[in-house]
This record gives sequence, C-alpha cells and structure tokens, in this order.
Amino acid sequence: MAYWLMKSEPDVYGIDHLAAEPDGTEHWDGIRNYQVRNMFRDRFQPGDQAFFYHSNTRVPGIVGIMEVVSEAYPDHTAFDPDEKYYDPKSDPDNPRWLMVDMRYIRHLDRIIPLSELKAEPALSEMRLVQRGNRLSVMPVTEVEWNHILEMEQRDTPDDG
DNA sequence: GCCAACGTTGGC
DNA sequence: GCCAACGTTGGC
Repeated sequence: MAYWLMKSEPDVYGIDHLAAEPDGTEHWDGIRNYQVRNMFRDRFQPGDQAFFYHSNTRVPGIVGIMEVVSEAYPDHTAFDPDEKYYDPKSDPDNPRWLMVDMRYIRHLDRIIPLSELKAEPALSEMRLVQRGNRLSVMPVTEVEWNHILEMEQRDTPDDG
C-alpha cells in the first residue's frame, strides 16, 4: 500500500465537500500535469491512503485522510468545452488525462499547518516543503506518514 | 494582491 | 533543440 498527499483549494473543493458526497466518494478530476497523470496511471492502487491538503487558504495544511478506491480512468472533464479544465487535445478515443476515485476516511483531530510541517526535521525531504514545489499530488513515505499522524496528537503551542 | 517558481507553448 | 513568452500554482 502506498501513501499520498493531494492538494485542493477548500474554496473550490475541500474535505468537507468530499465528506458530504454519497459514500464520501468522488472522482479527483482536473489534473493536467503529466507527472501526476503518470502517478495515477502507474502507482495509484485501491487501498492506498492519502492526506487531504488545503492549499491557497489562510492556513494551508493537512486536514484529513482519504482512500484511493479506483484505478486510474479517463478524466471526462477534459472532453467538455464547458469545463474549466477542458483540453481539446484530449478526446475519448485517446484520453490524455486520468483521474481516480477517492473516499473520505476522516478529518484529522487538528489541522497540521504547512508552517509546522516545514519546521519538522523528519519531514525535510517531503516535496511539499521544498522550494518551488508545485505538484498537487505527491508520494509520502510510510515513515513520513506515521510521523505526521504522531504530530496530529501533539498539543499545539496555543492550546493552553 | 504580489510575485517567485515552474511547466508548457510555439517561433525560429 | 533552444529559449522567450506566457499561464498557473500557491505561499505569503
């Protein structure tokens, strides 16, 4: 089983949206990056777990956990001119972009902010905390995964 | 809102 | 194949 981290902007689609879906399940569409496409295609497996990360928000950070529930399949939103991420170079006979289905598991007990992740020596190798990183989906090692789950149980400095 | 970093596009 | 221009991401 592999571990992942997946970013989304909460104003557009946050973890509460996923949790409210039927079965807590929705496809992760709109990926238009070849590295991510290839990860979906070659490495994503049902049963993998992923952190849900909120980006482009006041306190960016990890907010919850979800599970991969499908293998990669064509992202149909690329075929529709009315879609924001329409790509005329992708068509149903030769789909360029893929998506996977994700299922909500749980919120973390607290948000783990990016600032805290960056301050953590054990996580210094994560792509998330490295300069100029722009990948919206990235692998997480088992060690990093477990370390973050331990951080979840820490008291935050202002907890009193 | 600003802007650094990065990926993609397309002219040559 | 090079590289400037452009668009996007995403922290701050």
